[in-house]
Amino acid sequence: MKSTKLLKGSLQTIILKLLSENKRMYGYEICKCVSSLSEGTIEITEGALYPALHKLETDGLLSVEIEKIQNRNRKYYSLTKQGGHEVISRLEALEQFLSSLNKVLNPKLI
Amino acid sequence: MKSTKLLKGSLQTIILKLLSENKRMYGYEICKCVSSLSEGTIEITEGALYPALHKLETDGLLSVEIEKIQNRNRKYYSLTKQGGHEVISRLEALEQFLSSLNKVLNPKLI
DNA sequence: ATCATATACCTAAGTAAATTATGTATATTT
DNA sequence: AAATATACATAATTTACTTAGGTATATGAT
Repeated sequence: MKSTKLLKGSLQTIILKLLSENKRMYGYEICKCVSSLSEGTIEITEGALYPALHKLETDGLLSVEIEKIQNRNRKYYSLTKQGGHEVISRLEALEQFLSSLNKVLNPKLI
Repeated sequence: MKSTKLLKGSLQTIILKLLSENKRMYGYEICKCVSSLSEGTIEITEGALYPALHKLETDGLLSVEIEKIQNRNRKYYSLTKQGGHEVISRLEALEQFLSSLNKVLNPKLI
């Protein structure tokens, strides 16, 4: 079962987290990485990914360098200093939310 | 920290799950219940809740009965038969997604 | 008595973040 | 030669929220 339509808003956090571990990545690589890590259950569509990358760059969280590899252009993205701070707070916010969601869906029977 | 902007897509599942446990609830009660279970960290806005309830009713997952309590109208919602099936599959889909998300964000270091 | 808060419902306008459907171009595999 | 993979992109649409407003009754506080 492919997971789409679930938890809109987590894509940016996923991108930031992957970049916090890999120094630099390009878009196509991010798609493949997420697919691989999730064992094929989360497929990021390119129509979602590229606008998200542009948004994060516009917001000052990512910087970009273009490189020509085997005659094809790649755009390598890296976290900016601000992006490095942001990834921490977004991960915290996500964990907090997931914890709260869990309390609502699986309340302790006291 | 209030969790907003992280909730997209899970609201309907939350409503269905609460109704699978409580037989019948009214909108205002659902808001308070989520706030209470999440210890104030998830606040469902009425602007999100009521349209969501109407959608679930239109989709045949909820049925409604109006009752006048202390001179005020309440709309009690219950799961339909279809809603009872749907809540199971939505919870499964959500669990699956959360598991996949966890694999992406916290990969096993093998 | 009056005012604020709580209860209980609602909708409209705007926004964010996806999906779906295309498009371009090169490299590699069959 | 054709199909698939790599690598980027955008436009139109849809979904699901937020924000901001509205109506109305009941209750608690000053």
